[in-house]
Amino acid sequence: MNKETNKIDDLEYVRENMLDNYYSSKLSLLFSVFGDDTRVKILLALLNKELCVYDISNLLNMTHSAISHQLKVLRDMNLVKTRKEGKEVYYSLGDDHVAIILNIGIEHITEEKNENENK
Amino acid sequence: MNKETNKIDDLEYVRENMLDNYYSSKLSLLFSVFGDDTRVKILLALLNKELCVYDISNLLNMTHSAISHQLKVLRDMNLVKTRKEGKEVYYSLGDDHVAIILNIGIEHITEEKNENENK
DNA sequence: CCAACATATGAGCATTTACTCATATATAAT
DNA sequence: ATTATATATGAGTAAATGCTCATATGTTGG
Repeated sequence: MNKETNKIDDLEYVRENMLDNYYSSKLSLLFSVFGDDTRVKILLALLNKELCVYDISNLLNMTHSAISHQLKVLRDMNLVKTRKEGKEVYYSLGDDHVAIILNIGIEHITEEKNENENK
Repeated sequence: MNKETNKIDDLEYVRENMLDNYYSSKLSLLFSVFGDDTRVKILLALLNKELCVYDISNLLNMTHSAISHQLKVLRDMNLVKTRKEGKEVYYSLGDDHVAIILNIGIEHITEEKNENENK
């Protein structure tokens, strides 16, 4: 109501938000991994089926090294898992969340076409 | 079966993937906006209720300028919408997808605790 | 009209990052 | 063993990015 209670409310907000902040760095880190064109392409490819580094390199027309570096980032975040078969290492999506996040992202950008009135 | 058909299969993959590539740059751009600590904190704050720039600055303990810059990024991606009230500009989440994406991200990082065996 | 306040934005800078290149490791084939 | 193939990784570099600082725009109150 008065200025004092507003200040107290603000402090409560800060306190509530501290919980969110505990997640925020992990959250932003997670999304930043999705926030790269090469990595998204890799994940979209793995949405169809498991692939080895060689396949992915050919698919994206990029060097093995570049792909391998990005796969390491995806591995470190548990977004992909690996299966070794002879010389090859086959990659697949880590868990259901990955596909869900990708699909909701796709939903968002495809539905956004209608919302371009306000510019 | 033989080497020839494998090559053809590869080309089909590339072709299929071209569709995905149409989305991939938009997708990675979308996620890259979520992939910053400051912006995620702003979005998490807006998950609770609409806030003006002044509020957000206080909440995150950052300058108005820094917040305003990031709000522009969020606005440009239609992740937040604005409502002007006198001098203040109130920000709120753009659509349901934003909250959904945040929540699934939170789900992923909270469930991930159990998966830290393989390191 | 002018001062105070809220927000927006351009330029500059320091950090981060995604690639290339070189090299290392591991498995298979001869 | 040696060579070839598949993948992994460290160092270095060019580009992207998030902040600060200065300034501009817009709104309210005296």
